[in-house]
Amino acid sequence: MAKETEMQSNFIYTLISKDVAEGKNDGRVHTRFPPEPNGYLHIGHAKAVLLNYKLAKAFNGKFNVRFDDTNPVKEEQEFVDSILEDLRWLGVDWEDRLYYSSDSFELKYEFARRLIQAGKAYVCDLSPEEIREYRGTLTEPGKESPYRNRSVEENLDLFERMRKGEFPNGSRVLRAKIDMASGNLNMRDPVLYRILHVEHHRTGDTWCIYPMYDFDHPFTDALEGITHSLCSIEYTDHRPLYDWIVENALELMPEVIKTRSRQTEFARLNLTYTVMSKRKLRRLVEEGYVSGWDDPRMPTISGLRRRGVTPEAIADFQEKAGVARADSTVSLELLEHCIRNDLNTRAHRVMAVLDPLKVVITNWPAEKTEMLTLENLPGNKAAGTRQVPFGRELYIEREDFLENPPKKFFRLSPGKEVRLMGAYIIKCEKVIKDEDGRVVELHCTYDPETKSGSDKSGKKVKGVIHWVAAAQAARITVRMYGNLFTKENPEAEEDFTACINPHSLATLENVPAEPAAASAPPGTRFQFMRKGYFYLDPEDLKKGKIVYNYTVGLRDSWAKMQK
RNA sequence: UGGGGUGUCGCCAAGCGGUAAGGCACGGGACUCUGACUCCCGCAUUCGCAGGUUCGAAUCCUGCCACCCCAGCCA
Repeated sequence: MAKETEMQSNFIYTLISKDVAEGKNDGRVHTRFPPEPNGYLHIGHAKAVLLNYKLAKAFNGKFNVRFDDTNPVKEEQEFVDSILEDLRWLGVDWEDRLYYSSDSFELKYEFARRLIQAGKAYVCDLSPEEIREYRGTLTEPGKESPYRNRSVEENLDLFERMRKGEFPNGSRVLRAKIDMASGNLNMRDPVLYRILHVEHHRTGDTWCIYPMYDFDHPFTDALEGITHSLCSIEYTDHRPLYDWIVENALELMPEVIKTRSRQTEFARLNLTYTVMSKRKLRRLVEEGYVSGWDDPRMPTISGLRRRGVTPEAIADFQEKAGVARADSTVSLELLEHCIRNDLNTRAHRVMAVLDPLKVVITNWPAEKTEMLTLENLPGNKAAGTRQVPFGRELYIEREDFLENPPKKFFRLSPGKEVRLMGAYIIKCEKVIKDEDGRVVELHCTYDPETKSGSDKSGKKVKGVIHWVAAAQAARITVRMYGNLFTKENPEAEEDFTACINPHSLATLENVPAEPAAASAPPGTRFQFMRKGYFYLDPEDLKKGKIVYNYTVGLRDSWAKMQK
């Protein structure tokens, strides 16, 4: 039986528990993640990967990774590499079981031969257009191919010659002989093999006929001993064919096929304010709406990684979003919650002022710099402390000062006091404006009795704001990201590019930050106090530029109150 | 009378005949040198609709409605 597990109850978990209890497959649980190497992984794939992986773990089973590389026209090594990198980053472990469908092309060829010998498959000479016509429609049955009743000998001969390359692309296919009148179109003599004179990224020019998914997938699952083959809802209609293949493989290839693998479908993940289809993601990249597959605004694994999201947050999200069969769209807020939740306990704190307003502490000596000690993770001694310089000229966030503050505004305003985080309480004495009336500088005084950690003043101020000493400030670049789309469901739009958010990226240059922000290693995640979480971009750092990507903001109940 | 699938709180989602879990969001309060975090409290007399069976139904039956998928030699 299953051990204690982090998994929330879901229908697949329940189903597997039942199978194990009944002793199916000798109580073995073996899952797999079968990506096609024709694109980058996105968070929807992460759901599938983690589900498969965690299910295997929960039942002490095994988990394979298998590239579904049966269509050399669309597949490339580049994608194999990126997928593997993303999978490793996600933290799944396939041990030594990394497979490719193409590893077993020879066995599949043999299986196809045996289907022919059993009278269950035939070579069809119909053109693609004719096959479509013969297939019938959703409401009318199809009709049988004139080649359906060829002799076993002729079929074997033709199939062998297909393999040898005697025929051009599209001239012939191998089909299963099932039922042209089935209400399920997948059962109307589905194509098993097609001729493709195309070089394969792994098998080169060894083959010019390639198996179709419906033939290859069930066979490969059974071959690998997969007990539970999870896939998305749109394959539900394929299940009868999946079973047909497995049953025949069990019967005709008993020397290698021993597992009656079963397919179970679940709903794919949709997220608000983004798109998930490979085709649309590709358009975003190719038409330059984003900088690449790893643009931090992309829902790809590489994009999320470069945004600063952690694999732990993704796993938590996957768990919290759940699994079911109903179509659903999870709100982005849940993902953001999981990211904050994770980063809150691990991202060291640092101060940076995104929209600076200069403050002069008039009673602070011009040349004096005091080093203050701040905790990296307030409340967590183990995370240590850092030194932060304090001086006469500082920057504070422009929005933290209001000349005419509304009620309940706890920050700085004329004649009012506020605490500079980790430093002193200051009082705003004078507001300096330019000729246009814009506030350009504040003159304040500090109270020496109020030093953080040794306050002897007894003052209680409600507001605490972050700041950066001007003289020692590091200058960093910050990329602020917003949702890529302005509509919750871009997929529902006539043209999804029409609702692309033109303000999804704002680059802030020369952002003053405390020195620690300039000496962090690539990939560091910080919380810029009171602003949000930020990720030190490794790609830009390689080029010598310190750029922080906005991961997610802190919740802001003040902003909410203003609405 | 094509076939298949799904409908439980704004968004996810448990529930499997015994009288509606949980998370996110939201509202209120406490705490706070992050208006963050944390902590309390609130949030479906009701489970697509209508009938029926039953002492008892979100769970069983019947009918209806809505939405999604399928006519690639893609996966």
